[in-house]
Amino acid sequence: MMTKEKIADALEEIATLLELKNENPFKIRAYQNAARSIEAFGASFSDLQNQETLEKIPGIGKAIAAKISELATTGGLKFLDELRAEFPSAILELFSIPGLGAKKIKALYEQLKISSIADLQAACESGRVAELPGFGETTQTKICNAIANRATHAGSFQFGEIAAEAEQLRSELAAHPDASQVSVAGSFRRRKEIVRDLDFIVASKSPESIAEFFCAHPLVEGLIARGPTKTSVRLKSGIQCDLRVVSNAEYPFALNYFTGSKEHNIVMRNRALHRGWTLNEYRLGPAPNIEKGRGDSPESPGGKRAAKHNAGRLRSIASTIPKINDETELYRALGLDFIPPELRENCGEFEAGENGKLPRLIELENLRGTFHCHTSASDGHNSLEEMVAAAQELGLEYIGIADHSRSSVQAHGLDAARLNVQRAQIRKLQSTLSDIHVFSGIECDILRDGSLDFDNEILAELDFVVASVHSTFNLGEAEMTKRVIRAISNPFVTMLAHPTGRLLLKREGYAIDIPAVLEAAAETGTWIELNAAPKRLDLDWRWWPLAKQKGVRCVINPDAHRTARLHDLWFGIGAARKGWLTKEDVMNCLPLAKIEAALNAKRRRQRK
DNA sequence: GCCGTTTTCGGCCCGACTGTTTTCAGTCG
Repeated sequence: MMTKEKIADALEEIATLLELKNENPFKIRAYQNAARSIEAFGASFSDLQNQETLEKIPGIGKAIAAKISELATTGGLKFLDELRAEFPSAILELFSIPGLGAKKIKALYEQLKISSIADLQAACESGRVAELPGFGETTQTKICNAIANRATHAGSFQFGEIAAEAEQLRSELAAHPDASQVSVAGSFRRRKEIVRDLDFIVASKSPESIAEFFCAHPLVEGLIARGPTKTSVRLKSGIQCDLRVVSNAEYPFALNYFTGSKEHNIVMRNRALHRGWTLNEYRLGPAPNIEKGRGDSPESPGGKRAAKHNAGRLRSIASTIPKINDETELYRALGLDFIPPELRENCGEFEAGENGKLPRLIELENLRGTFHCHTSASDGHNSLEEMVAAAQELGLEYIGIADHSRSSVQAHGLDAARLNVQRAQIRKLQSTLSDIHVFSGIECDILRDGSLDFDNEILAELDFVVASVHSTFNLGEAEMTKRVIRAISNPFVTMLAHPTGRLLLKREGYAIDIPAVLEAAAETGTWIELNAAPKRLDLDWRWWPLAKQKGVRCVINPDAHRTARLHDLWFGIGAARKGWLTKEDVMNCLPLAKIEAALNAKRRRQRK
């Protein structure tokens, strides 16, 4: 099954192989851009086969559209196979060594016949690498160390894995007497579900002392690079962490630049250029000499006249470069409302920011309650009472308990009798509580054929039902889609949990036609869960604009298996914000007085 | 290979750091 992730991987691989062939760098970038575009695109499987649809995606033209379509239709790509045949297959693993890029790998391959990490290690140990032109003793030692650390340091991190470390470093940097402004930038600030490194931006008059403090921090395992403005370290968790210290005046520009995304920054720079300015990580300045990089030849009289005319115009504009004190003023100067970091993916934020159409994104404080929490009755680690008390402590007005159903044997799923016992327990507990309401529900397995683990008579007794797939992940897309749609067509299913079943960095989601599921959810009035557990964040933020457009309601659930994990709601809020969601889109922003009617709406509607 | 508010040709973001050089290429973000 060809997914857009696999297609993006194939395009990346083409780019890498073209680099090894010393191809035109812009052609290489075109493949890399296309890979990113296809990943950001909310595509169904049939879209990936359709060349016309593909060509409408920015960054994808005729040639790449044809290749994607070939991949999606046939599962293979002749062009890629031919490229692969030109190099030993293991050579690609050399790119995972930091410091090695296409040029160096090519040199190693051509001069020392190195085509795998094992070859490279042997060559380093025998000292042959240091003898190559452009290499040296230091490089050779670094490669040796990189190979040794590869297993532990390679990689990506779930946002939730590194959030606590990032916050600790941020707050301790902020407490430093020489730091006037401090922020985490990068994909972390944009709340990406996967983070590869952490970027800290600090405004200070004494960069030396900040960098020193940073390097000596107890979370730091080792130094990677140290310069006057940029310092890179490796944290004990294995994540790379970059620090940039700038002046107060430079801070908004550095913060903006290093927050990204790269795609967002390119548009920002272009908007600056159109106003006669140039934007970089330090300042908004006058645009460089316009004759450079212009198509007109200086000899042609027309070109000269045009250039002269423009130079005059640009100078007069450039003289009015506005003073920028913070990011809001930077966006204002470029004709935009402030764009929240979560939206900076070049997925429509510029159009909205130009026209006052940016949504007021949901915030953690908007959540009034939550559903889909487990207790020790199934596979949770805390009792019903403990979970409810933890929810109370968070200030929630209501919590929905949804333990596993009987088919989830591995999770100690409840049968009808045990479910009855739990319902009685909840009633009893409720009679002792006044400031929180406990809803009694179930996380009901969707069986292979799309039927549910309990009869409607049992489901009807509950306040709500979460339906989820926990078994038989390997169905074809059509069958899986049919299965899930059948399940959510049941009038007693209130919401669909983690719609793709993915586990970030561990397991791909199962094959399922999300647009079709969203369509069915809108039709049946079924809520779609944004599972807030950082290993899931499912449904993915990229789908929510489409869901919203179809009128699908979101519910942000922690899927908490212990009290501490109720805090995962915060990760869910990050993903919801990336998905352009407002509090009006998310059901559990409703107060208790309104949520009960909302829970019953689907049952009532379908009874008519 | 993609793209277009002077262009269907000629651009394509650009600065920092490292290690190798002795003025710069490669890598990275």
